[in-house]
Amino acid sequence: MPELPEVETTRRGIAAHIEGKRIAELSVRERRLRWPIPDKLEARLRNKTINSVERRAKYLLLRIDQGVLIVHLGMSGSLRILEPNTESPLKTHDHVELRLEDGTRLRYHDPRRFGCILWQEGIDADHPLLVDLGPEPLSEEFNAEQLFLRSRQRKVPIKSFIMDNRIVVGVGNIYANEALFFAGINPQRAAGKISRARYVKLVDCIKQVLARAIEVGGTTLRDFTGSDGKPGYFSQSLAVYGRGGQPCTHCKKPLREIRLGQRSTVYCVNCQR
DNA sequence: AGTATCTCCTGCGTGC
DNA sequence: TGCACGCAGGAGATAC
Repeated sequence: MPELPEVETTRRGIAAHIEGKRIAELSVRERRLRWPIPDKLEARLRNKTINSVERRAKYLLLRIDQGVLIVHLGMSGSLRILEPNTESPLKTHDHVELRLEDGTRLRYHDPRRFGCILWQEGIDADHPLLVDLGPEPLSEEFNAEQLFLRSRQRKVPIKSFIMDNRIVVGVGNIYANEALFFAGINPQRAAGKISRARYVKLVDCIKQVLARAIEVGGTTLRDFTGSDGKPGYFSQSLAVYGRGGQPCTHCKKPLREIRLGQRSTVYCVNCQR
Protein backbone atom coordinates (compact mmCIF):
# COMPACT_ATOMS: atom_id res chain seq x y z
CA MET A 1 0.00 0.00 0.00
CA PRO A 2 1.24 3.49 -0.62
CA GLU A 3 2.82 4.56 2.61
CA LEU A 4 4.20 8.04 3.06
CA PRO A 5 7.48 7.18 1.32
CA GLU A 6 5.65 5.96 -1.76
CA VAL A 7 3.43 8.99 -1.85
CA GLU A 8 6.50 11.20 -1.66
CA THR A 9 8.17 9.17 -4.39
CA THR A 10 5.05 9.48 -6.51
CA ARG A 11 5.11 13.23 -5.99
CA ARG A 12 8.70 13.47 -7.12
CA GLY A 13 8.01 11.17 -10.04
CA ILE A 14 5.09 13.11 -11.47
CA ALA A 15 5.97 16.71 -10.57
CA ALA A 16 8.44 17.41 -13.38
CA HIS A 17 6.05 15.96 -15.95
CA ILE A 18 3.05 18.08 -15.08
CA GLU A 19 4.17 21.23 -13.27
CA GLY A 20 3.68 24.40 -15.22
CA LYS A 21 1.53 22.69 -17.81
CA ARG A 22 -2.04 23.38 -18.82
CA ILE A 23 -4.80 20.83 -18.48
CA ALA A 24 -6.55 19.95 -21.71
CA GLU A 25 -9.07 17.51 -20.33
CA LEU A 26 -10.02 15.47 -17.32
CA SER A 27 -11.80 12.23 -18.09
CA VAL A 28 -13.48 10.21 -15.36
CA ARG A 29 -14.54 6.61 -15.90
CA GLU A 30 -15.54 5.91 -12.29
CA ARG A 31 -16.57 8.64 -9.89
CA ARG A 32 -17.20 6.37 -6.92
CA LEU A 33 -14.01 6.57 -4.91
CA ARG A 34 -14.01 6.97 -1.13
CA TRP A 35 -16.08 10.05 -1.85
CA PRO A 36 -17.52 10.73 -5.26
CA ILE A 37 -15.34 12.76 -7.57
CA PRO A 38 -17.08 16.15 -7.59
CA ASP A 39 -19.49 16.86 -10.40
CA LYS A 40 -18.26 19.49 -12.80
CA LEU A 41 -14.63 18.86 -11.88
CA GLU A 42 -14.01 18.28 -15.57
CA ALA A 43 -15.29 21.74 -16.44
CA ARG A 44 -13.47 23.30 -13.53
CA LEU A 45 -10.07 21.96 -14.52
CA ARG A 46 -10.21 22.52 -18.26
CA ASN A 47 -7.57 24.99 -19.47
CA LYS A 48 -6.21 25.51 -15.96
CA THR A 49 -2.50 25.34 -15.20
CA ILE A 50 -0.90 23.01 -12.67
CA ASN A 51 1.37 25.30 -10.70
CA SER A 52 2.95 22.81 -8.31
CA VAL A 53 2.69 19.31 -6.88
CA GLU A 54 3.05 19.16 -3.12
CA ARG A 55 2.43 16.64 -0.38
CA ARG A 56 0.82 16.90 3.04
CA ALA A 57 0.69 13.66 5.03
CA LYS A 58 -0.34 11.09 2.42
CA TYR A 59 -2.28 13.61 0.39
CA LEU A 60 -0.93 14.88 -2.90
CA LEU A 61 -1.83 18.51 -3.52
CA LEU A 62 -1.92 19.70 -7.09
CA ARG A 63 -2.06 23.46 -6.89
CA ILE A 64 -4.06 24.67 -9.82
CA ASP A 65 -5.31 28.13 -10.78
CA GLN A 66 -7.95 29.07 -8.21
CA GLY A 67 -7.75 25.91 -6.12
CA VAL A 68 -6.16 22.65 -5.07
CA LEU A 69 -6.77 19.16 -6.36
CA ILE A 70 -6.48 16.82 -3.37
CA VAL A 71 -5.50 13.27 -4.26
CA HIS A 72 -5.18 10.35 -1.86
CA LEU A 73 -4.04 6.93 -3.05
CA GLY A 74 -5.81 5.04 -0.28
CA MET A 75 -4.64 1.47 0.02
CA SER A 76 -4.22 0.49 -3.56
CA GLY A 77 -4.02 3.67 -5.62
CA SER A 78 -1.29 4.67 -8.01
CA LEU A 79 -0.55 7.48 -10.42
CA ARG A 80 1.26 6.90 -13.68
CA ILE A 81 2.68 9.30 -16.21
CA LEU A 82 2.17 8.50 -19.87
CA GLU A 83 4.46 10.44 -22.16
CA PRO A 84 2.94 12.08 -25.23
CA ASN A 85 2.22 9.69 -28.09
CA THR A 86 2.51 6.57 -25.96
CA GLU A 87 -0.04 3.86 -26.45
CA SER A 88 -1.36 2.24 -23.30
CA PRO A 89 -4.78 0.61 -23.20
CA LEU A 90 -6.91 1.37 -20.18
CA LYS A 91 -7.00 -1.38 -17.60
CA THR A 92 -9.65 -2.32 -15.11
CA HIS A 93 -9.64 0.19 -12.24
CA ASP A 94 -8.04 2.96 -14.31
CA HIS A 95 -10.60 5.43 -13.03
CA VAL A 96 -9.34 8.84 -14.02
CA GLU A 97 -7.06 10.39 -16.59
CA LEU A 98 -5.78 13.94 -16.75
CA ARG A 99 -4.59 14.96 -20.20
CA LEU A 100 -2.32 17.96 -20.53
CA GLU A 101 -1.94 20.30 -23.45
CA ASP A 102 1.36 18.78 -24.57
CA GLY A 103 -0.11 15.28 -24.67
CA THR A 104 1.25 14.08 -21.33
CA ARG A 105 -1.31 12.05 -19.37
CA LEU A 106 -1.62 11.35 -15.67
CA ARG A 107 -3.55 8.17 -15.01
CA TYR A 108 -5.13 7.24 -11.67
CA HIS A 109 -5.57 3.56 -10.90
CA ASP A 110 -7.19 2.27 -7.70
CA PRO A 111 -8.70 -1.23 -7.41
CA ARG A 112 -10.08 -0.85 -3.90
CA ARG A 113 -11.24 2.72 -4.38
CA PHE A 114 -10.17 3.76 -0.89
CA GLY A 115 -8.52 6.80 -2.41
CA CYS A 116 -10.08 10.12 -3.27
CA ILE A 117 -9.87 12.99 -5.72
CA LEU A 118 -11.36 16.18 -4.34
CA TRP A 119 -11.35 19.86 -5.13
CA GLN A 120 -10.70 22.70 -2.73
CA GLU A 121 -11.53 26.14 -4.03
CA GLY A 122 -9.06 28.78 -2.99
CA ILE A 123 -5.33 29.16 -2.56
CA ASP A 124 -4.82 27.52 0.80
CA ALA A 125 -5.56 23.90 1.38
CA ASP A 126 -7.68 24.56 4.45
CA HIS A 127 -9.81 21.61 3.58
CA PRO A 128 -11.48 19.71 6.46
CA LEU A 129 -9.34 16.67 5.65
CA LEU A 130 -6.13 18.64 6.08
CA VAL A 131 -6.89 21.12 8.78
CA ASP A 132 -6.47 18.84 11.81
CA LEU A 133 -3.38 17.01 10.64
CA GLY A 134 -0.40 16.76 12.97
CA PRO A 135 3.21 17.50 12.05
CA GLU A 136 5.14 15.81 9.28
CA PRO A 137 7.21 13.01 10.85
CA LEU A 138 10.49 14.12 9.30
CA SER A 139 10.09 17.75 10.30
CA GLU A 140 11.47 19.55 13.33
CA GLU A 141 7.93 20.03 14.61
CA PHE A 142 7.77 16.33 15.28
CA ASN A 143 10.00 15.92 18.29
CA ALA A 144 10.19 14.01 21.56
CA GLU A 145 9.24 16.93 23.78
CA GLN A 146 5.99 17.70 21.92
CA LEU A 147 5.09 14.02 21.67
CA PHE A 148 5.77 13.51 25.36
CA LEU A 149 3.65 16.50 26.36
CA ARG A 150 0.74 15.48 24.15
CA SER A 151 0.84 11.93 25.48
CA ARG A 152 0.26 12.86 29.14
CA GLN A 153 -2.93 11.38 30.61
CA ARG A 154 -3.54 9.49 27.38
CA LYS A 155 -4.57 5.90 27.89
CA VAL A 156 -4.48 4.72 24.29
CA PRO A 157 -1.84 2.17 23.39
CA ILE A 158 1.33 3.83 22.14
CA LYS A 159 0.90 2.18 18.74
CA SER A 160 -2.55 3.72 18.25
CA PHE A 161 -1.16 7.02 19.51
CA ILE A 162 1.58 7.30 16.89
CA MET A 163 -0.82 6.15 14.16
CA ASP A 164 -3.20 9.00 15.03
CA ASN A 165 -2.92 11.60 12.28
CA ARG A 166 -3.63 14.43 14.69
CA ILE A 167 -0.50 13.47 16.62
CA VAL A 168 1.82 12.81 13.70
CA VAL A 169 1.03 11.99 10.07
CA GLY A 170 2.36 9.27 7.83
CA VAL A 171 3.08 6.53 10.37
CA GLY A 172 1.24 3.55 8.92
CA ASN A 173 0.79 0.15 10.47
CA ILE A 174 4.01 -1.29 9.10
CA TYR A 175 6.18 1.56 10.33
CA ALA A 176 4.47 1.75 13.70
CA ASN A 177 5.28 -1.91 14.29
CA GLU A 178 8.85 -1.50 13.15
CA ALA A 179 9.60 1.71 15.02
CA LEU A 180 8.24 0.30 18.30
CA PHE A 181 10.41 -2.76 17.92
CA PHE A 182 13.56 -0.72 17.41
CA ALA A 183 12.59 1.54 20.30
CA GLY A 184 12.01 -1.50 22.54
CA ILE A 185 8.50 -0.40 23.52
CA ASN A 186 5.53 -2.74 23.92
CA PRO A 187 2.85 -1.53 21.46
CA GLN A 188 0.14 -1.98 24.10
CA ARG A 189 1.73 0.31 26.67
CA ALA A 190 -0.41 3.35 27.45
CA ALA A 191 0.99 6.44 25.73
CA GLY A 192 0.72 8.41 28.96
CA LYS A 193 2.87 5.96 30.87
CA ILE A 194 6.00 6.28 28.76
CA SER A 195 8.95 8.32 29.95
CA ARG A 196 10.44 11.32 28.23
CA ALA A 197 13.65 9.40 27.61
CA ARG A 198 11.79 6.63 25.85
CA TYR A 199 9.99 9.14 23.63
CA VAL A 200 13.37 10.47 22.58
CA LYS A 201 14.27 7.00 21.44
CA LEU A 202 10.91 6.41 19.78
CA VAL A 203 10.95 9.63 17.77
CA ASP A 204 14.44 8.79 16.62
CA CYS A 205 13.32 5.32 15.51
CA ILE A 206 10.25 6.63 13.66
CA LYS A 207 12.35 9.11 11.74
CA GLN A 208 14.98 6.52 10.91
CA VAL A 209 12.52 3.88 9.77
CA LEU A 210 10.68 6.37 7.54
CA ALA A 211 13.83 7.92 6.14
CA ARG A 212 15.17 4.53 5.20
CA ALA A 213 11.86 3.57 3.62
CA ILE A 214 11.87 6.71 1.52
CA GLU A 215 15.20 5.63 0.07
CA VAL A 216 13.85 2.16 -0.67
CA GLY A 217 10.50 3.53 -1.81
CA GLY A 218 12.33 5.50 -4.42
CA THR A 219 13.89 2.46 -5.97
CA THR A 220 10.66 0.51 -5.77
CA LEU A 221 8.47 2.89 -7.63
CA ARG A 222 10.82 3.05 -10.56
CA ASP A 223 9.81 -0.45 -11.58
CA PHE A 224 6.48 -0.36 -9.79
CA THR A 225 4.10 -2.14 -12.11
CA GLY A 226 1.00 -1.27 -10.15
CA SER A 227 0.86 -4.83 -8.94
CA ASP A 228 -0.80 -4.66 -5.56
CA GLY A 229 1.41 -2.63 -3.30
CA LYS A 230 2.46 -5.54 -1.13
CA PRO A 231 5.53 -4.75 0.92
CA GLY A 232 7.60 -7.18 -1.11
CA TYR A 233 10.42 -4.80 -1.80
CA PHE A 234 11.29 -4.17 1.80
CA SER A 235 9.85 -7.29 3.37
CA GLN A 236 13.39 -8.61 3.58
CA SER A 237 14.38 -5.83 5.95
CA LEU A 238 11.28 -5.89 8.14
CA ALA A 239 12.07 -6.89 11.72
CA VAL A 240 8.55 -7.68 12.98
CA TYR A 241 5.78 -6.79 10.52
CA GLY A 242 4.42 -9.96 8.91
CA ARG A 243 6.72 -12.11 11.02
CA GLY A 244 4.37 -13.29 13.76
CA GLY A 245 5.54 -16.61 15.24
CA GLN A 246 8.97 -16.29 13.72
CA PRO A 247 12.07 -15.71 15.87
CA CYS A 248 12.93 -12.20 17.02
CA THR A 249 15.95 -10.95 15.11
CA HIS A 250 17.48 -9.89 18.42
CA CYS A 251 16.69 -12.53 21.06
CA LYS A 252 15.37 -15.39 18.85
CA LYS A 253 12.19 -15.84 20.91
CA PRO A 254 9.05 -16.20 18.77
CA LEU A 255 7.34 -12.90 17.93
CA ARG A 256 3.81 -12.44 19.20
CA GLU A 257 0.98 -11.31 16.92
CA ILE A 258 -2.10 -9.58 18.32
CA ARG A 259 -4.90 -7.30 17.16
CA LEU A 260 -4.71 -3.75 18.36
CA GLY A 261 -7.30 -1.26 17.15
CA GLN A 262 -8.29 -3.66 14.34
CA ARG A 263 -4.68 -3.69 13.17
CA SER A 264 -2.28 -6.57 12.98
CA THR A 265 0.39 -5.94 15.58
CA VAL A 266 3.61 -7.91 15.96
CA TYR A 267 6.14 -7.50 18.73
CA CYS A 268 8.70 -9.27 20.87
CA VAL A 269 7.51 -9.95 24.40
CA ASN A 270 11.10 -10.13 25.56
CA CYS A 271 12.63 -7.10 23.83
CA GLN A 272 9.67 -4.72 24.00
CA ARG A 273 8.46 -3.68 27.43
C1' DA B 1 -12.46 15.17 24.88
C1' DG B 2 -10.98 10.63 24.60
C1' DT B 3 -11.70 6.00 23.20
C1' DA B 4 -13.46 2.03 20.68
C1' DT B 5 -15.79 0.26 16.85
C1' DC B 6 -17.62 0.36 12.19
C1' DT B 7 -17.13 1.20 7.36
C1' DC B 8 -15.71 1.62 2.53
C1' DC B 9 -13.48 -2.03 -1.44
C1' DT B 10 -10.99 -5.67 -4.19
C1' DG B 11 -7.41 -9.09 -4.49
C1' DC B 12 -5.12 -12.64 -2.46
C1' DG B 13 -4.18 -16.68 0.50
C1' DT B 14 -6.25 -20.60 2.62
C1' DG B 15 -8.93 -24.68 3.20
C1' DC B 16 -11.99 -27.87 1.38
C1' DT C 1 -9.17 -26.53 -10.80
C1' DG C 2 -12.81 -24.08 -8.45
C1' DC C 3 -15.20 -22.16 -4.96
C1' DA C 4 -16.32 -19.79 -0.48
C1' DC C 5 -14.40 -17.46 2.90
C1' DG C 6 -11.58 -14.33 5.80
C1' DC C 7 -8.39 -11.00 5.91
C1' DA C 8 -5.67 -6.84 4.82
C1' DG C 9 -5.65 -1.77 5.60
C1' DG C 10 -6.11 4.54 5.83
C1' DA C 11 -8.70 7.14 8.06
C1' DG C 12 -13.26 9.37 8.42
C1' DA C 13 -17.77 8.47 10.67
C1' DT C 14 -20.22 7.07 14.43
C1' DA C 15 -21.35 5.81 19.11
C1' DC C 16 -20.42 5.89 23.61
